[in-house]
Amino acid sequence: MSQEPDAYVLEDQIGFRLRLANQRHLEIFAATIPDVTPTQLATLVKLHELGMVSQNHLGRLVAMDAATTNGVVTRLRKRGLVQTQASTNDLRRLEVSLTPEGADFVAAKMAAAAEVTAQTLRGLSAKERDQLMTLLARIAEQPPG
Amino acid sequence: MSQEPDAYVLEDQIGFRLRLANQRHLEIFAATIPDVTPTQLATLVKLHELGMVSQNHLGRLVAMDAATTNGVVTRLRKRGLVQTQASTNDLRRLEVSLTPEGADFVAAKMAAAAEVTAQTLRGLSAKERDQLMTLLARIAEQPPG
DNA sequence: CGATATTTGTTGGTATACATACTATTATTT
DNA sequence: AAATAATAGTATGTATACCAACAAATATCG
Repeated sequence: MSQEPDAYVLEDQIGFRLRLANQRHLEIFAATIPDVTPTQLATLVKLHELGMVSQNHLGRLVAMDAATTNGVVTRLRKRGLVQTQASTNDLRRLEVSLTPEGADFVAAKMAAAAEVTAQTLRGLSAKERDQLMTLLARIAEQPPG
Repeated sequence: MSQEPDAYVLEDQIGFRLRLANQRHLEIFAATIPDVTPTQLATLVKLHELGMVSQNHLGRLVAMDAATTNGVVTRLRKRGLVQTQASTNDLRRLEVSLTPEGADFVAAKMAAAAEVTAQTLRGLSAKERDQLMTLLARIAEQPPG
């Protein structure tokens, strides 16, 4: 009648729950900001914050690897939201920055982006939101090994 | 000197933190169980629990859409961990089940799978783990709208 | 019963996401 | 200064993950 105390229940694993929570978040994001992906908006927001950044550095700030960053920047460039230019100091570097259209886009989506977070967390009290954010950060910051 | 009270800080958005926490978890998973992906193991565990399930139903249980499920099952079948057969009751259905090799595989990986969860949560107290799991579930279960 | 709707599975397309391998360029070390 | 390291970016391949469109089979409804 009772379950094994150390049974492996898929639904109780942190990875499964992270995936479900993320699915819910992506659903809210897509419904609120359908014209861009979370990764793309994160990239645009970072550029809005910093101005001109090299492509790999930008990727690190948004937590994407170099290959992923390449794809994201390429797509944003094709949509005219971002522009790239070779660095004069370091010939390896590709400097990325917002176009005027990209800057307008970010400005126009800021409120909606905040709303996505609010919607995702709307079932939680202020204290619970803080707890969740803190606990997630502690998982992420945990050193490997 | 002080920041705008409602500034949109990328690093403080729930979506960004979920993504980072998930990255850390995937890193631990890949280091602990390199021969299969989290989604594949989840699928195998579900089959181990239920025996024979139709492909779409299986996908629902593991929280994958039909197209994703198709790919996962195909890959597991090609590796000999899973087998499929047409249903006799319902000709639309494809019944999926573990092969003997698949059953052995799941049995052999159970402890490691539990270890992945433990490793991911290792910086948190027992109480904090419960809190995190509960808060993630509440985000995921939140009804759309 | 017959028309309609739903469900199941497949296919094609797009977008992360990561590994690996590779070139070009810059830094570091000897 | 020359050899070696490290870094930046690109390209390829694999694996989720989701959407939309489609065909076949089953359910439901008038």
